[in-house]
Amino acid sequence: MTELPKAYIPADTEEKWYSFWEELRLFHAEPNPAKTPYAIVIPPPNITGILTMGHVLNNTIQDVFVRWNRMKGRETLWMPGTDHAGIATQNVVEKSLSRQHKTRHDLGREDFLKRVWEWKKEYGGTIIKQLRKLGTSCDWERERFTMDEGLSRAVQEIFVRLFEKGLIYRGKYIVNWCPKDHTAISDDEVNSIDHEGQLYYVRYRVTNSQQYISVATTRPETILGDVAVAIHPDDERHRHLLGKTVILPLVEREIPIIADQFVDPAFGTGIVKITPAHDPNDFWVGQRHNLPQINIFDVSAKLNDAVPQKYRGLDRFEARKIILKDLQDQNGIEKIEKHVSAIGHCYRCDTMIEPYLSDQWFVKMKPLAGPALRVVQNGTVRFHPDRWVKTYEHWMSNIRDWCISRQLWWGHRIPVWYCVKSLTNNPRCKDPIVARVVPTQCPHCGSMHLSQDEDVLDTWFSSWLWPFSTLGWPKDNPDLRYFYPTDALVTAPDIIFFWVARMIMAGMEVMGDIPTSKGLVRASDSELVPFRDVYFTSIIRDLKGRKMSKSLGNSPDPLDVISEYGADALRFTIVYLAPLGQDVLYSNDKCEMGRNFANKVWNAGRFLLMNRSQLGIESHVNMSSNLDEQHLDLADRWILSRLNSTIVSLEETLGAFDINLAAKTLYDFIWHDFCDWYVEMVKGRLYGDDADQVKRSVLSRALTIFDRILRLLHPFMPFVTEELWHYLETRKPRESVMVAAYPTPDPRWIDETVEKEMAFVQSTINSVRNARGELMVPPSREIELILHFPTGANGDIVKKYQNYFLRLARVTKISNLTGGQKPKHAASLVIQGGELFIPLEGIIDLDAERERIEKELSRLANLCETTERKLANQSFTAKAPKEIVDKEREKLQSFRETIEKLRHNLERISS
RNA sequence: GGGCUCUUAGCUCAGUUGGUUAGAGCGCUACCUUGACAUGGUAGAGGUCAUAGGUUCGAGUCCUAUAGAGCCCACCA
Repeated sequence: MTELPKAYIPADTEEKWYSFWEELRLFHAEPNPAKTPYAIVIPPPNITGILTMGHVLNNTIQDVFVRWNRMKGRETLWMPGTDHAGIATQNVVEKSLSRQHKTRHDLGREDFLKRVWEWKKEYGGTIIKQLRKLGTSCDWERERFTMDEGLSRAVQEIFVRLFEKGLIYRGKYIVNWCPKDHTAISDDEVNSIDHEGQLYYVRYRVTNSQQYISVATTRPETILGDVAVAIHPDDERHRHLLGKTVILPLVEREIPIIADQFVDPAFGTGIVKITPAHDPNDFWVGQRHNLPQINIFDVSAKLNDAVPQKYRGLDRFEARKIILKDLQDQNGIEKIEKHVSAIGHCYRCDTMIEPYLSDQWFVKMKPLAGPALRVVQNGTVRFHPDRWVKTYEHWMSNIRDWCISRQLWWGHRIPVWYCVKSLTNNPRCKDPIVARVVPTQCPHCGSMHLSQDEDVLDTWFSSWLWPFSTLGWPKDNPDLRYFYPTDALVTAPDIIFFWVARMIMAGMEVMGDIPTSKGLVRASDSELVPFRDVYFTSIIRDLKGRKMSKSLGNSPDPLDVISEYGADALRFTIVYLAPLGQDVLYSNDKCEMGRNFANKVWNAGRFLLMNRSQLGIESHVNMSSNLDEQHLDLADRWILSRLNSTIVSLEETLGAFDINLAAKTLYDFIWHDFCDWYVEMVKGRLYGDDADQVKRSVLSRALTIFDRILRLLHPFMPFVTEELWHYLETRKPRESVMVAAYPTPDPRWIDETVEKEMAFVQSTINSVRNARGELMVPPSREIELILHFPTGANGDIVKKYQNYFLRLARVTKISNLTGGQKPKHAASLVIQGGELFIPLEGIIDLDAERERIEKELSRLANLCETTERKLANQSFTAKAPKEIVDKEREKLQSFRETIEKLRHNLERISS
């Protein structure tokens, strides 16, 4: 065999094995009745996106579950794909157009879309390429895109279905308008940010009088669109105003004073201006009172022709300044107060959103929310951590209709057509034509002149179908029957409403008529839901606790991290750092932990392989399990016990989505049990006097255990494990650890007695090492141990395993105390069941030894005291369980014995 | 305004249903290039578990309040 490099070099393996896996089509899944399916759909990244640390965490977690289940023998599908990201993508392409001093309107809709598709072809796959570097085992043969043909059909289908059920409607409402993107966005796409502004008290003159009333507003520029002022109906202070009118300043329009419950008498002056076209509250007040709606803005939030000449064309912030000045000039402002209010911002471009009156399409959400709320409350869909259930419940119970139309070009065109003659002919021609296939004529007047709705659908209107549209819905087909419902969804909690909730709603709504793999039509909640478990990942922050963001420049490029530390290192570190449901503070140098661990595993393998070639063991010998041999010694039995309890605990933690605990469990087992102790113990036997045949059997066993380790670790660190596994399995060059069976626990090997015995050996060795360190005995100095175990048992253990003590405690000789005379010039150690002496004639500093013993004595005295106090408490002995009390008694006993021995030793060296 | 989360070693964090002497990684100190690994080994220093009450034989863990940090939701202009 070739020599393994001294350190693990990730770059040498990652590319190689990823291609190998793809070549063998190991990522690919097909319906297989003989196996249980396991499926995860990827949260489709935006085609405009580049890989972030958030993606790394999210996709590593998915890959761990996917690889784990695949190795456990399930037919495992990880469905990948990308999202067309309406606004984001359109913005990117428009930006590149603007460099040529062009707008999308210069190109026209068709040409512009052609451009976007070209852009997508060129750059849209970037993030997918990056994901592969991470080692994600997605079924790339199935990669989907939210605007590919199949998914577009799904979007059309659900639109038509919901429309036919009366759940989709069109209307003129106040929506959140982004003046930069020139489109409506949904309520969820608005970020409220507290804004320190002013509250202006503006004077309105009561018609035909010299009386003024004062109206408080944060947005004086909207005065131009006022159609009334309102008071609370029970507000005694202002009741006399009812029925009167006021003259709108600057505009000199006469508007009524009305009463409405919505007014808060305690705010401002208790009188509020009503601007139905530019405030959601005012909109509904206007509806109740049949008020006109005066839209004063254009799509860019610049004042339009509805306002006096001098203000036209001003943008809203400019207008505010000028209007304030004009008001002040005519003494129209009573006072100005500081005021903090929450102002909505576009989640894409951060522009202040403008409440804007326009024709939009909406989905009625209440009917969809019911079933979706139920399946989370009854546990059909489980959230991890489950506290998100509360958040979900709150949102679902207060859900509002979803504005799904967007005034963009890039997206799914709304499948609605209008008869061009709608205004002149049959009044029914006004009805929109909603159809699955492009209609050729108006069903009412037969006109061939139809035009399609100009708008496209919200991007989320395609993502909410993702778990089944990627499997071929609406067409009934084997994939959909077999893989739906999927198993886990792994996503960031910030899209719980955008995406998670809506997917559950969509699944519950449309999957009822698709048969299951058993042929039955889906009826129960558990067959309808899109997934059973939702894992909400941590949010990755920088060391100062700030969210990673492009603008802060605190977002490391995962590809740089991969090339510096390796994909395995990054994967392991991020998973190890990110506890379920808690944010994580990350910096690149933390990946040293993962890198060091990969290197540790590498070198453990390197050690075993070097010895294998030295002992001339054929590579294929080691995999035949030779665990049943009679001649297992402490190290073997112990590591097997530890291995099997590790497997048990991995099953538990991964099963409970405690993935970082699983990572810790593996880390501790591999590093501290396997490397620190077991391998060191194996050395003793490999370099001892045993016959080669014995050594071969020892090493084969070690290799077998190492094989199990590689399998256990593979879901977390796929590359280094695959590389090492192939060194082990040279006979099977076309096989892969990624489809090797995941080890199952064998409880017969979990042996408490062995673990206890080993614990004694470890603590005894530790004591010797400790004494050596504290007494400053140089490593070069050879020491011996003199045992004094009057009662036998533990002394026998030391003798039985003396070869381990020789090596691990760096001792040259072990003998029994003879003649009852304890050596004076020696370090003394009190251990369970006896004492050890380390003769250090000529080297021991008796003062140092005294100090060491005294320190130990005082520590024990403290322990002794607390234990005594506990046991003296009668309610403790009476009420605590017997085992606990007994344990305390044993402790006390052992503390006392130790103290006594330590005192003797202290006297001895002091005399 | 409502809801949620967090506060444990210098730093970043574990700690399952309350029960041995509260752990890890990094950093720090000392020693070690001992035939896998200095991306390493051995030993060590370092904690009144935010604060105050309460429940309990027993609280880092459960309850209440307080302080601080953060997040989400909400149409008081």
